Amino acid sequence: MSTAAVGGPARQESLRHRNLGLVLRHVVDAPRPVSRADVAAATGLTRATVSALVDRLVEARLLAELAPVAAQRAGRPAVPLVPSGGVVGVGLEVNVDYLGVRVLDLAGTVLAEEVRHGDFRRSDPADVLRALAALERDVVGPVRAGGVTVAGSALALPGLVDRITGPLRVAPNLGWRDVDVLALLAGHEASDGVLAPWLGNEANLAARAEARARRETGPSSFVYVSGEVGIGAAIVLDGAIFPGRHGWSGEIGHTVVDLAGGVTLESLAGQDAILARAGLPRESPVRALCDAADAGDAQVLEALAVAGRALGVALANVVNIVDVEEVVLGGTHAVLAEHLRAPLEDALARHVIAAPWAPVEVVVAQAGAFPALTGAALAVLQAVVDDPVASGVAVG
Amino acid sequence: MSTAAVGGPARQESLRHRNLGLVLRHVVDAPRPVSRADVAAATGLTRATVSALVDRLVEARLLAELAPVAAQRAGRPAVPLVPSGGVVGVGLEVNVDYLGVRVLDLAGTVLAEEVRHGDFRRSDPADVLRALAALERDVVGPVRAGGVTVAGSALALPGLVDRITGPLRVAPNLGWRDVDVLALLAGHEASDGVLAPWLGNEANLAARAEARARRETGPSSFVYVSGEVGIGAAIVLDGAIFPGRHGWSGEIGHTVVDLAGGVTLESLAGQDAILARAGLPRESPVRALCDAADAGDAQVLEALAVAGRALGVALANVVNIVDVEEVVLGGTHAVLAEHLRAPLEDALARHVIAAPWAPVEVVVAQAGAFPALTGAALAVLQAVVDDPVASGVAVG
DNA sequence: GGCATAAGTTTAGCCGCACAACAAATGACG
DNA sequence: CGTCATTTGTTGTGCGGCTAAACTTATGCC
Repeated sequence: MSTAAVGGPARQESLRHRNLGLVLRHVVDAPRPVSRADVAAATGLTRATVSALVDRLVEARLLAELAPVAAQRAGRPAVPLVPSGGVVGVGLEVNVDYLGVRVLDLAGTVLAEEVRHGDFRRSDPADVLRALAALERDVVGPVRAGGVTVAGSALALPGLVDRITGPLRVAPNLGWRDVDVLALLAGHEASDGVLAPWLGNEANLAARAEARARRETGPSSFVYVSGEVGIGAAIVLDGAIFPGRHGWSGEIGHTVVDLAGGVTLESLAGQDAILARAGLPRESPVRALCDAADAGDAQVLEALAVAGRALGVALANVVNIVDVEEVVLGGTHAVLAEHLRAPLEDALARHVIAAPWAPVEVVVAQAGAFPALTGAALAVLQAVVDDPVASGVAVG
Repeated sequence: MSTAAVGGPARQESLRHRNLGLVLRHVVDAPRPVSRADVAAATGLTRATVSALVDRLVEARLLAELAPVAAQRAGRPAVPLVPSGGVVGVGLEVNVDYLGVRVLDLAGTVLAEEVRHGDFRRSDPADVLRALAALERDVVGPVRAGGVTVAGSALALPGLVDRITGPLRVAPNLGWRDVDVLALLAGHEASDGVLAPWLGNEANLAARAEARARRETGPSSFVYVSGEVGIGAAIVLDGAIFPGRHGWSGEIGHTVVDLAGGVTLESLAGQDAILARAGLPRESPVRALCDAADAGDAQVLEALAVAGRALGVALANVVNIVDVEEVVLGGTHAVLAEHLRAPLEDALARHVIAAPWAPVEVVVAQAGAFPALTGAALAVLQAVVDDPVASGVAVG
């Protein structure tokens, strides 16, 4: 989902493109405003070069200068640079029980958002996508009227999406199969003049938001578990999403954890499965499981133990295969985290072959509500940061 | 294991480094000699630039010019360029029942090799590495005396090696644990003036050889299964090895395929396990299994069916997690391929969620004998190709 | 022997970065 | 209050590396 050109010949332009991205990334990733001199010191470029690059980025409205504020030391005061609000990315999502739109600027600030709840199991793709297109118009319209540039949009879907622009192959919990999402969307918003959105898997995009949220706090190679109605996962390595060949990585829901019975992970650790085994009605909120477990309900505790062990074995397989350092629990599994932790950590310690030298940490997601919406918007913004020129925002 | 610098600022030099690599890669990867003009057309660089770059590569003895041969058309005849034999990589391997050294030049030609058989289960690391160092001296010495430049060496080990230079954590089938391989090797060959070898996992390096062997024939994203005494695997994406965070990816041998019993893949599909279940003595060659299966021995067929099904389920998990297109069977599993194929393909078709749109092919490895030796040498050579300057072979 | 064709080289020009000198804006200090 | 040290940002100057276009070299064809 990244646009960094790696194949072709390197021309003079390439230098500039790369260094524009380098400088922009530095300012965007910094926790506080930085000066041109700071960027120069951190990147290894000279102040002169950084100045020239920053000037272009400011002109492209990707960066903005704040008023110089006198530091507490000698020397000319620095001009603080911040990501400008002039360029935004739009995140879209269709999921089983809601659809939403979220607009983020380069600083990661939410400029506008709207989430509409509903039940989209066995829904008609055309209807749902029409509603999404309308919602996007409502949310993005006012932002655009404010004069900002929309760099693009990305749509998160709970299923197999063929890399970036291809069709949606299957979304089991929506009941969708072989849907040409882009064609349906284009029919409804062609007049808008907006670029077609990129398409991505919900877990992959949510993991992107999580990677950003965890940027400061620790190692950024982890498996992100997205427990919604199904169980998805995504692999993050050094802060970058690992998409796989077609963009279909991380499909752990159908992992077989019991050879004899052909039992899958989802049938032991999926939301519906846990509720059923716990003897609670299918419509119960996940919190009900926690409450019953805290109250000591034996059947519920047993269901959670089974789920935790199954999840642990499946995740141990993942860690053995891709070698990451952490497991991040998101979605419903984040809510249940403290009740799943013991069997999960036990299974990881037992079955991960590298555990004695690199223990696998289990942590709870911290990307906030609807992380896939944030991640989708971030995917667009990351493409801008990676190569501001190729993404069409900055001038050569 | 690649040396392509991606973090820092792009200077003028970076252009040259990158384009040197681009040109060199093109000549090395081409199936037949190519001209400067061919390279220019293929890379998008101008003939002038390619000429300047090629001149440097020839001077560094990475490329060589052949005598111009008149083509069957008008125009000045082209000067054919080929990878020179002037720079070589050395592959080393210690495995359960042999150790070896192989010397490859950039064209992939084996210039020298030696494999010494033995039984290294529960061996003393110091003894074995002393023998390896001696073998390396014997094999590499004459080559070096011929005037070629040794770009470096890499050592394949059947265990967990901490990325590139770290210690060997554990090699179960050698009985080694927390061995500082580099220190032991340095003690025996310091006088040689050779660079310390890179260290790598046997399956990962064998997969590298396989990726090169399959370069022409098809898609180059696959799981490589390395069935020796244990079962290792490696993931290849677009021709590049996927090492994981510490270099420990692909450890599928301990995949749990039966939750209730905690049964691992190795105990169902490992060489020793299949022989035991088939009722054959532990020392039997793998061919004996094929012969017995062809003769219709029911117990042997059953053992192979069990192994194939277990392997299929484990590999389906891998494919679901990392999304690759093919399964390549290497080592002992290559020999057994035709007897494992049916249950394997069945399990893959059943459990890989993306199978309806992208069926997973099962193919047999074609990298030849001792692929890890080849792969280790290729790892060194690939670093040279990726950045001839950084690897110290070409001049600025 | 001219002519078309293609490979490789030479020359001029431009782009982008480093380097160094310089201008600008502040705190420290007598 | 003035000078100096200090740091930021800008302005030339030079050089490396690529492109573009003209030129040279070497062949086949008529």
